[in-house]
Amino acid sequence: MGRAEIARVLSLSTQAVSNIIAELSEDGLLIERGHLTIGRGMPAKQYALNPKGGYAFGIEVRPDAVLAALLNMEGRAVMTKRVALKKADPDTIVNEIKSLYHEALRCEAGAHARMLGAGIVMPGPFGATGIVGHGSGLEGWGDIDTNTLFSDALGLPVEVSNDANAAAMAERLSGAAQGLSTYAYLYFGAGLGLGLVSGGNLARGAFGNAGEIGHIPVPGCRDNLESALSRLSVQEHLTRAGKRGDDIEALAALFENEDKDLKSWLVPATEALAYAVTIVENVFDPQTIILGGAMPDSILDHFVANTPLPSQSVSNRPNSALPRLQRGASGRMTATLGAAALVLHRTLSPHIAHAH
Amino acid sequence: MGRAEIARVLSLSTQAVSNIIAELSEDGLLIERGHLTIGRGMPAKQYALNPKGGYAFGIEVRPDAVLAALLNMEGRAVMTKRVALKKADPDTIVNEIKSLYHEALRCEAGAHARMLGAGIVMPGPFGATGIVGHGSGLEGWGDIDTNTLFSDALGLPVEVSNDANAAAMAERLSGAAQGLSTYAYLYFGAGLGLGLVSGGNLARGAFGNAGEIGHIPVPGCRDNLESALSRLSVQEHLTRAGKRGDDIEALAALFENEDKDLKSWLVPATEALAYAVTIVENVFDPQTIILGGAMPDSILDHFVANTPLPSQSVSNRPNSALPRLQRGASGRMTATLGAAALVLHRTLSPHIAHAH
DNA sequence: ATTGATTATTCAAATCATTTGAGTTAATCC
DNA sequence: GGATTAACTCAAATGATTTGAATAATCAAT
Repeated sequence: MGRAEIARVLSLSTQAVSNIIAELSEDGLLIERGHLTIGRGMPAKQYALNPKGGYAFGIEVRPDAVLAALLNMEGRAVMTKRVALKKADPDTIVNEIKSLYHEALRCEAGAHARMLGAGIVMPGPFGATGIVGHGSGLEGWGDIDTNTLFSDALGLPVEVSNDANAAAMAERLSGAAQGLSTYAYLYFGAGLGLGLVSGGNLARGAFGNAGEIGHIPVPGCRDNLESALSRLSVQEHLTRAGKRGDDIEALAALFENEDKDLKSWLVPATEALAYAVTIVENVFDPQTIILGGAMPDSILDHFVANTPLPSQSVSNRPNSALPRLQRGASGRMTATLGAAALVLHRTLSPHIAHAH
Repeated sequence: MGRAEIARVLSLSTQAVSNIIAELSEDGLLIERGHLTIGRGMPAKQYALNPKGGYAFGIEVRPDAVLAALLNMEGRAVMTKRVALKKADPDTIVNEIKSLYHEALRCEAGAHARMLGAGIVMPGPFGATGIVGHGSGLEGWGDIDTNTLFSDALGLPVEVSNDANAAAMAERLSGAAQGLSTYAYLYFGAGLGLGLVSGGNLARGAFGNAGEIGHIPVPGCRDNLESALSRLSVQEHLTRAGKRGDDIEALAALFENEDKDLKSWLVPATEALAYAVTIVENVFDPQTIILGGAMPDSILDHFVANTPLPSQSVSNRPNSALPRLQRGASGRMTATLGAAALVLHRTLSPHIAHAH
């Protein structure tokens, strides 16, 4: 944008914008992008964020692996890596993360001086400081203040979050949710997660556990939503049929071949998804629901095309510009990229700082 | 608070606070409250909001009545009134509201000059501008921009919202949610509503329809939540038994007498409530869930005491200072007072203004 | 009773982001 | 080729806030 346009959008004087631009340019956060002529008048010098003006490091901690990504200011991945692990105790994880961080810094000259922070995705549930209770799959993390642990290890400010929240923010930075302020993101991880963005901000819940929609029991049957609709559920279903579905490529191949065992999982999964959509639409009234995570595009597209959306919903709006359900980012790195996106979001979004 | 204490909390200099206090006192928004001595040092002159420094007008529009309330800056009701109606078309409503507004102004000298705005509670569902679709019980409101209609009629800035959201904000202003930033409010209106407050702000949804939890179908049976858990449902249940339960006092009397027909409604209602709590806790992870609305205290207390809370929930926190479920404001005026509370919240809460 | 420590407050001057007003530059329109 | 339009810069003014020095009112120790 040019100075005058920025001034109009922000309700500032052009002079103020000039001053601020001078300061940001000085700091290397902006780059010039030539002059834009529209009709009469002096052509406006265009400015954009300098992609190399800042970097965010994203980490995903899982019981069997650690994933890392380095994002530049534009939100593009400069480096990604996955390391398989045998143990996932805090010491092992912290050492692995340190080494991944240094590897990332070596990939990109100048990143060290411009590192904005680290985003960390972990399985919940979270307590006041760290992980509490069971079900996370991570052992030995009970009494640990994860925030302090990671920020001390990396020497960076960190944001800890769950996979669905992170993926939702990534989608806003560069994806289907660009420009949206109120939307929901249904995330296929091991279970089924939900990221809620309201007014441009994540609704994390009191302890960061918002969005555990997979845990909701389906009354009548004795199961919960994620027992029908998750990576774990499709994996178990295929294992019972003597097939393997433990990675995204395998699932994509089965779907491609119209595998009948995968199909027999898809039918009840689609029903469960319809119910999840009903809950999200009625409780949250989003502009749209985005489907993403550790699934192949083809299966996500199948869900988008075949989920029977409830007609008795406040989201059933005629003439809406947005689809009620759409596909977002998919693949193995979704949550990891989202972890770094949390940092970019914190950096780029205006917010009221809570002093302490 | 005193100047120095305010300065510490806000991370401002005491001088800045002094300047601001001088300005606010000049405008009549503050009152002095004597001097507070704590140990050594000069006693601090105490300041508080002047209750007469501002007023908010709240209106609740229903198919059969209009309710109004005038709140002072402290959140206390200075005037409340209920007017029964035969018709609820826009003309009738606007005229009634105008006359109620002038009546309210006559109750409180100086209120006119210090009126901050009006909050309006209406049954949804809301579209881009006004009420859309059916189910609201209001006829003839289809193509009306409610915001403009009311703000033109009263000459005030207005906030339109649903009953549950309004009640949730009232609870924060003066009730069980004081000091909480992330909580949910289950509201008994005609149906069952949900107000979500996240980080101190209402999650209204893209079109203001967030919180229609009553519309969620209970899989298995063919009904939705509010067919088991709402004013309408208890009324119909009692009518079938040949009894009347169409106002709060009647319900309170039946509960007092341990009426067996009311009891036979309470059992499945409690089950439905347990399911609603499960959904809210897992999707939203609130600090607490507050139960309120158009029900007698005794029945709300019964729900709080007898609802089987799911143990498999992220909200099942040992050593939590807050109960998972508690009673909030109840009675006929809850949503009306909440409507006015929306205005006080907008006035008193720091937020980023979105220029236009 | 006196002195010193502690805390709250005011006064005056300095700072800094932003606005205002006047002038400059570079394009299109006629 | 002059009029018009829009973007931008320079210099001075504005206004909220901070800084630093001084004053006021209390408690605690002597």
